[in-house]
Amino acid sequence: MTNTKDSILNAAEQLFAERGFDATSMRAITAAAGVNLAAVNYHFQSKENLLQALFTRRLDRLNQRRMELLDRYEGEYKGKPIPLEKLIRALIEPMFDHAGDHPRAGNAFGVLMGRMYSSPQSSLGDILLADIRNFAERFKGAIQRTLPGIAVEDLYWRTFFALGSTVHTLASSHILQKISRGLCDPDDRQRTLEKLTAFIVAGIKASAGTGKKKKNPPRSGKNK
Amino acid sequence: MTNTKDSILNAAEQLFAERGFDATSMRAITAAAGVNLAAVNYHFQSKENLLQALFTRRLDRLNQRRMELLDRYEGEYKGKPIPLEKLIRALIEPMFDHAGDHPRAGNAFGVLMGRMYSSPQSSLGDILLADIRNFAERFKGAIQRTLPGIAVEDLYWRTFFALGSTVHTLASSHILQKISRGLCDPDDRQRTLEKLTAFIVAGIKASAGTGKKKKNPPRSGKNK
DNA sequence: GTCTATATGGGGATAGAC
DNA sequence: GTCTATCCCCATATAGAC
Repeated sequence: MTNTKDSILNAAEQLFAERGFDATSMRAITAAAGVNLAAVNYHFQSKENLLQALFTRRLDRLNQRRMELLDRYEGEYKGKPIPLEKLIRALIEPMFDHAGDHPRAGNAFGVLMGRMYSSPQSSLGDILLADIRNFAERFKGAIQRTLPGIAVEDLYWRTFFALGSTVHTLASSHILQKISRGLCDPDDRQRTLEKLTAFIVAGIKASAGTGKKKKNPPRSGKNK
Repeated sequence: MTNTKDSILNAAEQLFAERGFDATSMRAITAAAGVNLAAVNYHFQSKENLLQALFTRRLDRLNQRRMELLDRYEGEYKGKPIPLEKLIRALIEPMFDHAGDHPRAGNAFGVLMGRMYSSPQSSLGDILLADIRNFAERFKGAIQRTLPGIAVEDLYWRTFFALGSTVHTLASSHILQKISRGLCDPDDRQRTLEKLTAFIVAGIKASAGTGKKKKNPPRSGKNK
């Protein structure tokens, strides 16, 4: 049904998400995938390379999905600014949407992605950075059209914070379930997205706050 | 000047933050600390145990500091609700404040803590969970006095998101520096805290949004 | 492309002298 | 408490038969 290469990718994704990259041996991966130990090096040359292949495969689709959503909204709101909530949705919803590849996989890639954002794995750093750069410029423009008053520095900070709460949700929401004693259910994807979106939208819309510029106080009344 | 035990703790903290737990060998730690390889097992029994010792040492002080700040604010605002910004400050500012222990250490523990929140390292999971439980109840009460209208579920979700953006900032702010091409400077601790606090305060104050209950629409007007 | 067998190295931990 | 020397295991990666 699936070929060797895909079996390895799927098994690796699952195990990396569960145990972390370093703690997952190639023996465990090949055993779970039902293939021979040597197959990984044959198909991917190295374990590091396997991780990269795994990410690029997913990130391509992820960004494609983000762009599709942006395209759609730009069509809907011809010319007019797109509501911030839609933009945030386009940014983060695809990150939660990786089920279905193999049954009972949950959102393994989401968890893994959340984890890897804060990993020192250097080879991935570049890939994730490139990924962010891919959509950053376009989203930046879209958000600026929606919130013309926002300072560019704040735009960067806040989008960064938004990504932070998102990847934390992806990687560690089981903690929330424990803390809240079951009151919050991270497995309810729709509700999770609602809560997260509402938080981020409000955070990004925050007024400029105390943020006095270091020097050169703005002489135009640009930001509110 | 420092004894063997502390040297090991400091070196381990630094290296774990830089390279991650698994990727840091005990040989690297003892070399950096200038002590003998066997000293780690003599003083800490195991590498896992060293990590735990490292965290409890820091977390004790961290929560002490949080409680001090809460105490102070409760004194200042006798009876009256404490502004949300103060509460958030009390929660997150101590997480950024771990420099000074050994020169040029930066905020190694902050980075490490940020990383470990999304790690599968089971032994730490319990420690971090216990840490959160330590302050969760008290902050929960304080926030509810400041925002009497907030639903408990939202309170949990949003505090969780707040923690997410915080640990992401701790662990990965170098990414932001690259993306913004230097416009955002995560080494400016005061400014970082201002931006982060403003984002979180606004996010927590968000209106209830679409969040319709799953079933059993509330018959009392409790959570307006 | 797939397998077995193995090379090669590094890891955490410990025994036992000082 | 500190050191040297070493045990023992498990990791990634590869060579070479099928």
